[in-house]
Amino acid sequence: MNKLTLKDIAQALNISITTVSKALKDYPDVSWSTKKRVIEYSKKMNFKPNVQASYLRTRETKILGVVVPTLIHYFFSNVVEGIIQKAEEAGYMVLVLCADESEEREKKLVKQLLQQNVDGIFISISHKTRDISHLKEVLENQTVMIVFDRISKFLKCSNVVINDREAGYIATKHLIEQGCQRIAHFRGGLLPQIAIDRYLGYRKALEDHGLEYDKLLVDICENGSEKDGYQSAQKFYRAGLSYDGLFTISDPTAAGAIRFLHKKNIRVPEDIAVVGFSNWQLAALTTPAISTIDQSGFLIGVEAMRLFMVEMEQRRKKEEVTFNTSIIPSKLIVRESSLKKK
Amino acid sequence: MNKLTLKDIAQALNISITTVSKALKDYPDVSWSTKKRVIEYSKKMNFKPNVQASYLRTRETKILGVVVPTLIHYFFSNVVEGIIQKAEEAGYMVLVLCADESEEREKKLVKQLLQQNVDGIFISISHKTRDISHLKEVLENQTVMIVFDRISKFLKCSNVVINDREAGYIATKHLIEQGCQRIAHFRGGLLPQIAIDRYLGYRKALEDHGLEYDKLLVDICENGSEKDGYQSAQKFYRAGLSYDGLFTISDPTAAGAIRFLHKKNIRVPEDIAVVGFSNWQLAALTTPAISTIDQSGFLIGVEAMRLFMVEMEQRRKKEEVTFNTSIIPSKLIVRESSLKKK
DNA sequence: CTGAAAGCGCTTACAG
DNA sequence: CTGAAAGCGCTTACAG
Repeated sequence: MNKLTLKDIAQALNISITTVSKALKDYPDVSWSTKKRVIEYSKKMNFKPNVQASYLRTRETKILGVVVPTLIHYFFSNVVEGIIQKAEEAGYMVLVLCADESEEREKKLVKQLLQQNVDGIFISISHKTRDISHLKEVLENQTVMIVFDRISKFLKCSNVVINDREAGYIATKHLIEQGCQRIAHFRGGLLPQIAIDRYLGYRKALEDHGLEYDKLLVDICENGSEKDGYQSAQKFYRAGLSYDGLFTISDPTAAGAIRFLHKKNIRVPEDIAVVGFSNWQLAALTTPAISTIDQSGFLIGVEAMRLFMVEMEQRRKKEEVTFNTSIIPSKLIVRESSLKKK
Repeated sequence: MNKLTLKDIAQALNISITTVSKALKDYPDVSWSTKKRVIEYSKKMNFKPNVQASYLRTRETKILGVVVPTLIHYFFSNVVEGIIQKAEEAGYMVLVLCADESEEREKKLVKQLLQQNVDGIFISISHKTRDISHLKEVLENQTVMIVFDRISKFLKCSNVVINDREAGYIATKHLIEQGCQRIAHFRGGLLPQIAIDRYLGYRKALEDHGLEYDKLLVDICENGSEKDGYQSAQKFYRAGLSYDGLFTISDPTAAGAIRFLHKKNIRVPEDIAVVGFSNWQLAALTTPAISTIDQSGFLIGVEAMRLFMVEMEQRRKKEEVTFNTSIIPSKLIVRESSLKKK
């Protein structure tokens, strides 16, 4: 069974291709009876217009591209699902690509998306990316781009972010309110903006509450993994550092630290209260359940898609395009790992 | 800056469009010097051939579609990432769609993929899907389809599956070897094949080891969620059922059951040994860490993509297309929740 | 209200 | 080795 084309329909109904095309697109200058015939026949024959051919004229592919570091990650899979869900409602499909924290792959993937003529690109920039010429090319190419979570100040486009500094502040403040006096921080790498912001929030909270900042109490967990957390806790233990509160860059990091502390019979939260970050699914299921900061990846995806639609609408109307930075609120979720007082 | 076309290059170099096209595709009947000029100029000008226009002639979009119930799921995000990674190596991009366990949406999404003229469709059929006419349409349409994890016997195409029956057997056998005599099973719904198979493996293991099957010890956890597990454990507790082993349909279900048991001061594994399923990330991080069955979603994705490439190759060579069913091995991972003897 | 015709950007059988 | 021409399936400005 070969695919049906406008031509086939025109022949079958003895009218022109033009009329068939117009009828299907509900042009006002086609008679009601003709429209009806065309539409009924098309439906009966299960006609599917060829999207690639349409593109040649309309320049809209109705395809979006999203580039994330990885999908195997609670936060990012949520963002992507948020985008996919809203995209579907708006009649778009989404190409998903994983850059795996590699600048080189990110560049290659963005080029592929441009070549595919996607209508929009959603990206969370790899932590290792230094040169952003590939992203500037997207903008020069007039393709809508929405950057989320890991953004760059040097791109004129809309962004969706979490207020990581505030989140770091809230997490630390909570530990202080629980009575912690010496609060450690297992931070992310030195370069990612999110790691910097959470760290700055941590410092600000200490300062605002009259606690001294001790740089010995800060360690770097480059990958934010469970292993990282375990090792940092081990390192502190061997160094004989004493602390009664811990704020970590991620929930797995918190879980790793807790695993080490348990091994040494250090009680959580009694001896050390712990707050993680991101509200991974595992945070609610560990013992003790991990207090954390919830950043809804899903809402980020939804908001990113909304900003995309706004920009498309402005372009359609030939209005001036305005860029927005949406801040998705994050909130503290208190569980067992940080609850010192009853 | 408008997009460069073959025509622009032809004009710039004073040759025909035909020759430019051939030169770029490395046809043998173009002189070396011409080829060189064309290739150098194209590179300099950052020429990107229009894929939609090519499609009109070649009928290959180099786009694949994958339909999963949801991305926010450790197993499925792994499968999708496996597909994406191998697809990238082979020069394909992947449209990802979430059917959310709805038959209606699954039908709609598959139609969209066909309309987009994707070169292949990867799907894990929704648990709620009864009518598979939309999938038969894919095959009639001559589009390659690979079904994974949740397959249907009524589709003539390649499949990638886990041997769930064997996996259920292994999990149960392990509990028996740990000395359990009354082993409960929190199974999935009655319809999904994977739930049936794991259940049958459970029964077979009991039978092979001379343990009596007691249907009171089997409860249904329709969603395989943490809450389901908690509630089933609660139900058994209230019913006064005694058991010393538990095999659950998923790791969250196991985590939920353990949470309830802890609340009642029933020790895991000493009083009740527990084995979950799927090796979710959380399984390694709970206390006690959950013994489980590892089914590598990533490998399923990789294998699905390999089968796709095989079928494409057969079609290209006009060979007869052979359908395969690949079985990805699953393995038991023993952690604390099931380790009775030291 | 209807339709002939041009054109989107590419590929390829064919002629020279 | 090179190129004119047809055609993939659609859209739309234009003529009638």
